[in-house]
Amino acid sequence: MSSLKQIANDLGLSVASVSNALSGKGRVSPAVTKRVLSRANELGYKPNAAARALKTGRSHILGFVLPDITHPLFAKFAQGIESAADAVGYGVLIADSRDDGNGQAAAITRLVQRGVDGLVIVPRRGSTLTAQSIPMAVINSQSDPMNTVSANHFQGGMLAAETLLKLGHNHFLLLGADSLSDVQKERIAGMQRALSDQAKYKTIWADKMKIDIATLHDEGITAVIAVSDLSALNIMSSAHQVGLKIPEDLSVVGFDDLPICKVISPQLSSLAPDVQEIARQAIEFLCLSIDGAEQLPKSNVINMSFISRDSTASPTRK
Amino acid sequence: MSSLKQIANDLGLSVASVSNALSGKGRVSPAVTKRVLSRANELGYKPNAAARALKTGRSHILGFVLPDITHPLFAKFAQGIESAADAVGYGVLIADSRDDGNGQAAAITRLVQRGVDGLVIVPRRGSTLTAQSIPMAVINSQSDPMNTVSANHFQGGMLAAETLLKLGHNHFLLLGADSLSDVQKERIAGMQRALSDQAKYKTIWADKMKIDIATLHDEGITAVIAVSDLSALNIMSSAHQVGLKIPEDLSVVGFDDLPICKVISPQLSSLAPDVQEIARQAIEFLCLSIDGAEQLPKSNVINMSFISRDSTASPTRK
DNA sequence: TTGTATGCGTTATCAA
DNA sequence: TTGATAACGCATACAA
Repeated sequence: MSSLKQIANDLGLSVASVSNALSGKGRVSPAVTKRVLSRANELGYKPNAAARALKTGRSHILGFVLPDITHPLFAKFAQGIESAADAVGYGVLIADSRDDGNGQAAAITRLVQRGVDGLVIVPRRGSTLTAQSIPMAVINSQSDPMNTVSANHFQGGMLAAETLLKLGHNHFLLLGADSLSDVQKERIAGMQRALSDQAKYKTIWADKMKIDIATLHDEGITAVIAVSDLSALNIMSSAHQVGLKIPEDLSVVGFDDLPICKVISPQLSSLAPDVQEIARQAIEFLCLSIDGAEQLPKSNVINMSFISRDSTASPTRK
Repeated sequence: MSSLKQIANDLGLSVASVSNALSGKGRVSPAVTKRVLSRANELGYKPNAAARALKTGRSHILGFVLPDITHPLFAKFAQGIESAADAVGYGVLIADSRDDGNGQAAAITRLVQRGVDGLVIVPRRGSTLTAQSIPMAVINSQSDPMNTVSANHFQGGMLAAETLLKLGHNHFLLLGADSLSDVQKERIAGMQRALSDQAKYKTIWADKMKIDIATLHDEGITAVIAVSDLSALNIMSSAHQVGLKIPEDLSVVGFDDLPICKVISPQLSSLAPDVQEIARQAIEFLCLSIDGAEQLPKSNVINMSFISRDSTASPTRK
């Protein structure tokens, strides 16, 4: 590989001048700058990352810790984080904690040892994070005291419920999947807030109780708001199995606006988090923190938006 | 942060001895080794990654380039690669090329500049890779001359077809999604090979022609082998929409064994690639290549297995 | 404007 | 068995 020394030798200059010419920091004559630039170009010179990191103390690498990259929402975050980081000159090292508390802690220490400048963490549900020796940004939910930025799950829940209310529904199933998840609890709470005194509803956590969609429909339920697209998909296919039509007999909404929403039919309406913006803010926070900003932004929350597709409609009167 | 020098000063030793004691390479008295180890432990000493990388020329970081981490199959690979790499002491930097040819090339150069020791690449379909200056392993398909290791898509296609033949089906729909994908072409070719002279079949590429599952069923088709779980899911929901029962009226099989297979009902039968093994071999290849092995393993292909769930059954006679 | 010198933390060579 | 020292490639304070 070519190095500063290489260029300096070729041109009969000192490494310092070459370094200055390339960085534009020191004072170098235009003539020298030009020669250096052209030679660097010829050689395809790229600064050695390790040397720079050693000298400056910054690796320009971030670590991204997440519970399970196989989960489509986390994958979206990975994509967002990677592109936001790239935009400001950082690379990202991933660490899948495989949905395991020890895994999460181990992943963090591994990354720190690799010399990352900061960490973005999507914590495993129910886990508690201990403050680290390096800057970190947490993407979780409003109720997490460590939260840096996240979707506004509560508002998302409200918006879902309000949208269906406007369509004329007045008897709801609110469907949770994992009763330990703060994110899901906030979504459900938002739904309940919007619905209280406005409509009848029943909340069921699928991890605690079997759901029988046929009976629920017989009881008069015309709309299901599921806490994730995956549960929504699950309900949709069960409904199909027992002969219920969507959206004629049942409107269904999911959360997260995953790619599958568009591959199934009817296409699934969903609440979309602004992943790009969440990722951007997480990275911005991290950069500030790395650069030693005296005061950092407070925990922030980004509104979700309703993506209307074919799984929602006004209830058909009978 | 603590350093070798720190430990050396504390103990009145030279850095060299401390380094040797810690690495176990040089000859150091047991007494000194013991003192060094205990002091290092007290200080929580971790070697500085940048310094080590600078000195040794190895960053112990690999780059993983993939078309779209949002796609569930690629996410599975990301997980497999990360854990296989971790197992042999490598970290992995991700680069999502966002399904864009330029993006792919740019991602590769970015990673090289960051000083990765090698690259694992899942190429964008239809793209051609140029050999790089650093070791690389390619995960694609048998027909790619650069392929290092991949699933045996052809055998997977055959196995899918054979399994349904055994169930008694004799009229098939072979469903492709992207006619430019080598992977999909090989899967379809495998199906056709197994089916020729054994059964009737019709091959349709969904990117070229609209599919009307009701009519196809009327024509006598009782089984659909889709080239991916996503297309299978798509067909399943369309079938449900027109009142076809699965698996009574139609058996459906997908490919890749994605997590969604289990969230829908009926649960989807699928052909599973051995992602762990593919990832392991890719990493193994890369390690050999990085360590300068004189001869590297030839391109290899790993058989797929049939995961039987509820979407497949013997056809019901009428 | 340019060059010299030093150090970042580690490994490795060579003397002592 | 241990220690002094150089080198990896770069950035910077300082001298020329």
